[in-house]
Amino acid sequence: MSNPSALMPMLRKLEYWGALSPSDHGALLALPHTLRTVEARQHIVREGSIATHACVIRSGFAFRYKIVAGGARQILAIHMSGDFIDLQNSLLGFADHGVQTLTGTEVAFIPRDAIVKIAFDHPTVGLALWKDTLVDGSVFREWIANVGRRDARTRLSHLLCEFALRLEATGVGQRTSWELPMTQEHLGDCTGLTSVHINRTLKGLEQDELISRSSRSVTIENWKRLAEAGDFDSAYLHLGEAQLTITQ
Amino acid sequence: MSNPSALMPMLRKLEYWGALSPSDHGALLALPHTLRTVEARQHIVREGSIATHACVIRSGFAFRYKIVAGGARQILAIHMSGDFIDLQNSLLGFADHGVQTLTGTEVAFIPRDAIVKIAFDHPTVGLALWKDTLVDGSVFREWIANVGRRDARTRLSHLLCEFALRLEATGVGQRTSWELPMTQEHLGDCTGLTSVHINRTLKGLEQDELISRSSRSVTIENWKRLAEAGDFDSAYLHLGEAQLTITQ
DNA sequence: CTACTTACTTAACATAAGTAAGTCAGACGC
DNA sequence: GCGTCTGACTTACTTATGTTAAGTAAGTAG
Repeated sequence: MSNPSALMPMLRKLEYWGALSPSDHGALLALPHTLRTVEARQHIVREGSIATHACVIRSGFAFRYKIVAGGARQILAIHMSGDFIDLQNSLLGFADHGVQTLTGTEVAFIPRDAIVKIAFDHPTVGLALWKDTLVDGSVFREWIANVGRRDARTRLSHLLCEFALRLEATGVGQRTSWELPMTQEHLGDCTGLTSVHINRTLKGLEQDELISRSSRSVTIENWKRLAEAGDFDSAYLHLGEAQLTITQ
Repeated sequence: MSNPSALMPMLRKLEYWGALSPSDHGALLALPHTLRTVEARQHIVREGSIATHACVIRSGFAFRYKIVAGGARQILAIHMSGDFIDLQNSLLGFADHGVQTLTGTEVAFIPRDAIVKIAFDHPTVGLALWKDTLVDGSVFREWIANVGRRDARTRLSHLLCEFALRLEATGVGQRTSWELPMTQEHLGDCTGLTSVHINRTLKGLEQDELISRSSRSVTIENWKRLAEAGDFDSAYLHLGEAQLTITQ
């Protein structure tokens, strides 16, 4: 058990789906949980393991992934502060994919049963959690389309746009300039490309002055053109007016 | 309103997650719904539309898709009898993807509010619905990995294996021999390939005697080898023992 | 029976992205 | 101060898959 505010980022995110009553608030903050600080590049969940806890990210970055025959890795989603990860794994009983940190990350572990209980004792919270998992699905669908039917430049631009908007909505950074918490290999594993080709493609975006970079920091020089290049329409993120309400 | 048994396939599927009480049964079958018969190749839901109803497939086949810049289509999922589609679209308010039929299909439309109500009045049903959306997500994740990190032959074999197992679990067909309800172009749009390359790849699988075909009917000649070729592990489908209990 | 359409098939050719094999710079341990 | 490591970056070369184009077969409408 630890500082209850570890669940605040999650609470804010759920509140997007509708006002929560004081009782809902109380129940959410009273959720039993264990806060752990995990170093960069560590596993939070291993594929195939039995999951009894769900986790919420308090700070830092993590990703979900699968390994295919031959050993290649596909990254399925990037997660940041407030994200509820692993509800899938814990509710369905076993982990059909792994979760690993990118940076040092604070993770709150919540027992599965406590989540099911709050969902049905507090229907407003339950519905918000349900919608949260549906948005998760929406992002997965966009990624299928991204990887399946777009070329390298479009894929990468799309990924950068998604990352930028989510950073902003989470209140962790600005839309146009931030520190990339991942290597070019990670970017490749997100987009189904090799790190070599990511390098080429990043260089291309830079030459065309859509972005600029120095070491890991990325600046979007022209949001409109990058969004066009990435065939990016933020609707699938279901952020709504979240940028305004959450970032303050 | 129409024949209540239109919801039976859904009920069986939900029951997989745990016994439902007589009261749960009653409430499910009493869900208000409209049954419509939709011809092959028709839209059930258009991308961008406002969704107020969710739908359940009683018979036939449908698919979800997105169109990317340039007009290419990516199929996101194939659906069959008992599948709950469009919960995403209706709960989140608008359709971030379209749904179209492959064959003639009977679809039951259920008002969104009725679904939310039953989920919280009958927590067992609500939990089953929630898990159903989580399995949906699990399949999306596998598709991301399939399209992102596998070659054409592996992708296609994987898709055929998935289709076979789900047909069997749904009780609509056998695992080893069935009628493909889609064209090679559809197969391409599932896997992020062109129909030309699907044709080449199917031919390859046939030459290697993993499958055989005549017109649209597919026979899996060697399940084990096809599953190997497709890097296929059915765990992500979360069918459990469903093959046994549902197909009877 | 004929025209029309749609899906499947094959071939020749083009290219986006992968592979292999490096160099180089910065970070880290000792 | 010297190895070791990791990640960024290049280059030369290869290949899986896309593109274009044609031809065939089957189904349907008139």
